[in-house]
Amino acid sequence: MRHRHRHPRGVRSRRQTRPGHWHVRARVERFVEPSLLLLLRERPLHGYELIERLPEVAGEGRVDVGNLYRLLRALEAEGLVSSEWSAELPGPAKRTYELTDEGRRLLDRWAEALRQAQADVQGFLDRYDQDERR
Amino acid sequence: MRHRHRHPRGVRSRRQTRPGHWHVRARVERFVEPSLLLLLRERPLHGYELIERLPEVAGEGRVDVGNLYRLLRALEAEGLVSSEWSAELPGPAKRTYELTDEGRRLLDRWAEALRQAQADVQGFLDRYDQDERR
DNA sequence: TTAGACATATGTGTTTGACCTATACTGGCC
DNA sequence: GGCCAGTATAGGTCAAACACATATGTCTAA
Repeated sequence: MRHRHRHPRGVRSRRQTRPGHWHVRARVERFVEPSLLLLLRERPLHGYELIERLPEVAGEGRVDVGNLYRLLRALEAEGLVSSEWSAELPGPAKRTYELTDEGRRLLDRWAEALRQAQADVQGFLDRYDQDERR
Repeated sequence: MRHRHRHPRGVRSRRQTRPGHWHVRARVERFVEPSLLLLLRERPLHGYELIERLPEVAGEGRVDVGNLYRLLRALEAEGLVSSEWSAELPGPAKRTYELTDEGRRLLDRWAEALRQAQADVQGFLDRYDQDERR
């Protein structure tokens, strides 16, 4: 792939878009990973299907397509999913992914970790609500 | 500050520590920021006190001290907190931070965003529990 | 025959967080 | 008076995660 030099990208500071307006997004780190595993637990899917369905579990505006395919291959390299080209299906070549036992175990651990995160955030929100009068 | 070259850091792959054992931590991105704002809403504090109290709201094992002081100064540069050296207090020089109105508004937006995140994760967990039999 | 949806992929910059080192003041102990 | 541990703030550096951009091929319907 060829690339030419580009001009410096739009300079918005770390999280400020325009003065006095910050971009606040509270997201769970690497949430797409467990989301993919969860979708694949239900049935094997190929990448493009995963992209379409991801918002159902991971919320809106989460996925960068390029990173998603990269992640899928990383998961495969780690033995969490397996894949094969599906020649039978019509249309362009699709790689269909399936969850492995290892992947299933990791999903379970993610679920556990996510419950913990829920608890932490709940603690925050309780404390926030407690003194909202201030 | 002087630094010599160090050898490449401990090579653990992206998330794998030892074969078949992954490090799973579900955390909200930049959760320390709202945590600091929340603590400062309650009363002005200096950095070291914030470090001590942070686990109360942000959960265990979250804070890197260096990053925390950096973050505090970033927040100040953005007008979300203000600070001054507290000469009166005994011991080493302390910089006491206070929440600004702007910071208070940002905290409110964080709370909102965190509730949304709670909902997203809850959606995930519901779907996870739904078919746990698989 | 071509435009657009489908499908997979790579290149690369930016942000966040982990880990490490540096510095200085204070109080208690020997 | 020298040393050490605890208090307090801060900078350097790097890798992972994420955002943004581009490349490339197939197939269908107009």
